[in-house]
Amino acid sequence: MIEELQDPHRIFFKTLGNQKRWEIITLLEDGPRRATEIAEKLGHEQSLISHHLKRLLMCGFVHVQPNGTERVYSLNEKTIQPLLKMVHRHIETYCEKKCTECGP
Amino acid sequence: MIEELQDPHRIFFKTLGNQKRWEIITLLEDGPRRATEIAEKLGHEQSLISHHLKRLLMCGFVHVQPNGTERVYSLNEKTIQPLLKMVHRHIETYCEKKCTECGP
DNA sequence: TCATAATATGAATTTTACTTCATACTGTAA
DNA sequence: TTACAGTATGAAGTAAAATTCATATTATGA
Repeated sequence: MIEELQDPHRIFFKTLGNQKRWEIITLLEDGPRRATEIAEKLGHEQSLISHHLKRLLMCGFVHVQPNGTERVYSLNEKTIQPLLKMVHRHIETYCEKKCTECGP
Repeated sequence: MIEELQDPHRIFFKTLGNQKRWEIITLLEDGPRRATEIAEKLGHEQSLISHHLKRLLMCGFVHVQPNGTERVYSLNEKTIQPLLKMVHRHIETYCEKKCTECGP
């Protein structure tokens, strides 16, 4: 089903390597939220958030639950939680003095 | 040392979410390699690989060992190995039918 | 010390991803 | 059955990152 053509690993990391999507993930750590609510809390346009939510959804980082005309998004904690732990550990161990230089 | 300014998480994922850098990591899974060797095996310019190696190094994903005028790069397996496992598991579980749509 | 092989660097260009905008879709209640 | 709130979408514009190219650096052996 997945071809190397699209390289899911790359997409996995690219999806997470975006500021706004990271903000969404961080917000959803406090619990599920409606799309508009996310946009408001983060102070971004509704359509921008919608684009990013689509991407997060496609990559399986969030789930969605329709509720009338609303859509309630929640975090896929099974992936996100251990991933965050791993990232923290790596950064603490290897990046204390380096990462400030390692990218824009 | 690390400020939110630079957001190390984002950089972590951005660094990994790049095709060429992923190729380098994959190659280094077979063992340490000189910079030129990497460029040759991957069929890319020396300077391009050098730029990417710098980024991987800064983010702590590879180590380097000078050897005369050469520099031998090797994988930081402590981070990369468990990370790969986690990514594979996630993709298998959540992305079988989705990730082909989830990004360019 | 000079020449050379190996690698790194900076800046300009090219490519890719993000954002905005206008609009379309989808349920629901009046 | 229409009006509306909530959300999604595509395409155009904008911003950011990757690549190339020319050149610099560095260690080494003649």
